[in-house]
Amino acid sequence: MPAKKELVKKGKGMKDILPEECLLREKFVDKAKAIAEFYGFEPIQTPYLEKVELFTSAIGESTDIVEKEMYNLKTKGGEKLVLRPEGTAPIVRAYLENGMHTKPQPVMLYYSGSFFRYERPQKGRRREHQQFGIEVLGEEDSIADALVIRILFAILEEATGIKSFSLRLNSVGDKECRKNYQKELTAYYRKHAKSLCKNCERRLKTNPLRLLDCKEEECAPIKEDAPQIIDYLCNSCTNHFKELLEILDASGTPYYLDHHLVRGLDYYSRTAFEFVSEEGLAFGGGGRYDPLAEIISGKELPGVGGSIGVERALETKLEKQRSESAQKPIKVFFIQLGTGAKHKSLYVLEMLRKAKIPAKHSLSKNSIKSQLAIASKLGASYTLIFGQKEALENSIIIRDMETASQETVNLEKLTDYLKKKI
RNA sequence: GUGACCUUAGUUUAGUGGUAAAACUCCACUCUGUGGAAGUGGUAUCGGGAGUUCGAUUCUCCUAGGUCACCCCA
Repeated sequence: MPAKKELVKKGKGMKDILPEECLLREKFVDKAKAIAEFYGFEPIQTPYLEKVELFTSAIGESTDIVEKEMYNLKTKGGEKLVLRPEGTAPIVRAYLENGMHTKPQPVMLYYSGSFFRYERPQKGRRREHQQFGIEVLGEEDSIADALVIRILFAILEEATGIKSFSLRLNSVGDKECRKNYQKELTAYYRKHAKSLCKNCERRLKTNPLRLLDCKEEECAPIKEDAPQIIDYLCNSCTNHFKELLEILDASGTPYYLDHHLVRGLDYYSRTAFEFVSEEGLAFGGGGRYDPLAEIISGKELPGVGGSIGVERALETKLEKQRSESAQKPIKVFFIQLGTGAKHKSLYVLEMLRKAKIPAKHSLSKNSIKSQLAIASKLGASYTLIFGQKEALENSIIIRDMETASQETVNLEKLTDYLKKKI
């Protein structure tokens, strides 16, 4: 008996993605890619580790993400790195660092991969999560915003199996408009400070825009009458937003205006949007981030983008698949019998692979009974039985699992024969 | 970071202050030449640690993990 030892388990908030979910995710990303590529987007991959300063400057020192949700590490050389908590800042960094301004503008990129936040896990939220996102860099016109929204909308519609979701839309203005608005909002809320919930008392001091996010009933009436940012937008921001709405209308993309929608990160400007399920859970979102490039490099570069949280978007589909416990039946199962046949079995399987005939097998089993049992459990339509006799004769038995009839064919003719059958 | 609930075999669950049971799965054998079967066997120091007790899987505390909500966010 080996000594018992406690298994080292996975870290908090981490998840093993098992085969069925892996396949679902791969399919989703493939579809999403195809849609993005149709519209001229190209793939990009940025490192999972970035210098900490990229995020502290871009996202904002006083945001939760920077203050408490980053995975920090220090290299032996003393470099301070973090696991990327979001995707936009790295891509803007990559654009600037690789001189992509020399390419035809705008530069349109898509990405998919993991992001990390050190948070308490809960439903639809883990410490490592996957996003599929797109970014349009170097374009200020609202057609870019519409393009991003339209593509994400299409992905949610066509690749996720989500029945009903809604697109919520708002404009948070530029730096100037927002400054004015925030002033008004703060002044308004100060007047009602006594009747606010505890959270809102705090928000009033730390992050006034978030006041609009409060779900407490006691704050609802106050929220209802609060000044709306839309009334504080400057002319150019108003026009930008108006044009976006016109384009969305013309493209048949339903949305509704949500004056309470704000984004958490400092670098956002103008367009802000979110995709929300019936239950109110957001599984995607994004916005315009014209100030971002200037914050991290001093250069001006307008940009707009958005992303979809892969696990959230696939949750309903995964649950459905689980409840159906649908197992895809396989066509062909290969059975070997006896050492001579076993030794030659990889040769036969290679024949099948080259003929592009998918076949399962259980090479490590020896008894024909157990192999047949596995074949029928997997729902195989045909089994190929390859025993000592067949190995010597260069033949193989094809067994129809439904009718239990079988016939022997020459090994050379096997692939042609099978192709006709399936 | 705050709060609530949970943790017994691979899985889903029972159970008791005197060291555990079922179903399904998996593996092995019966059984190297023909399937969904059957039989037999195997798989748990009851998440980890400490305390109370003659004795703790059961009671208490701590810790870790899970689930959910808040904060925040995807």
